Amino acid sequence: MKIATFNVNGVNGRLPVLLRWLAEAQPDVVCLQELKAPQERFPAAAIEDAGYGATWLGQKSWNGVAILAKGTTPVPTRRGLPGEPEDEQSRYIEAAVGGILVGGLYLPNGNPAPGPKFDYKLRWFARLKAYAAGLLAENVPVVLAGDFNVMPTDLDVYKPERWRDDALFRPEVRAAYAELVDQGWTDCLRHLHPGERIYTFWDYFRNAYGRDAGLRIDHLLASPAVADDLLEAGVDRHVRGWEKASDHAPTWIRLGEVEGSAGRVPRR
DNA sequence: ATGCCTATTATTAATAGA
Repeated sequence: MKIATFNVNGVNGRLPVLLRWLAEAQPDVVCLQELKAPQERFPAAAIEDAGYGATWLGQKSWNGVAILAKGTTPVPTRRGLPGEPEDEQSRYIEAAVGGILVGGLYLPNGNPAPGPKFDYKLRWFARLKAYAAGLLAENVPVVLAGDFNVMPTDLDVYKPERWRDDALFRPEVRAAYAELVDQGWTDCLRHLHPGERIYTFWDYFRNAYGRDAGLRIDHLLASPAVADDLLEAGVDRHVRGWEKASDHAPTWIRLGEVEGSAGRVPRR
């Protein structure tokens, strides 16, 4: 089973790129972020023609998240994170697919920092941590995948000094990410590739992709049962070089075979 | 310190992204 996350940066403007990548990569589950489309303008028909069922949470102009599943329809379990009822930004969606609970998220950018947007990012992170702790307590197989807008360590930034005061790299935000992971999650890409420079985002500015001036900000976190079945993890970085590309590249993990629809049977 | 580039929305300029 292959689970991917892809910040598409506009699901309609980027539809040819998305369909081309789906056909090539054949992921079983995809979390999309930055749909930049209201609920009624999600291209469900084109995605269904490509062989994927979908559940999505749109928003006019910005944000927006979706979960796609190959050959089936994801079973929705949640829209939005608890903890701030007045929050109207579409940044979290969750569904059950193939015996795994998949949470797709788009964490706030938070710039400029300090300021109200940074405060919102920290509050959103706190809500995510509270909710994620509850998921772990339920002992179900879970993957939290998305654009976390955090570079966890210096290894995840082409030039750390340049980013020290940025909302994606400030100590508070890195601490929040570390605390989340320390609940018992596995950062799949880093776990399978320790010490390796891995980027998932390259700015449109200054030929960032050509210079490989990238950031690792798209992450897949696995609960313990899922982590036990982790086989592979990678970034489809060539997609960033395509015509009309998103500034993010698809990031994915491959898991061992799911043993039946009730869930996975742990190895050992 | 700022713009660069790219998108959306609404009217050619503003806002957001990271």
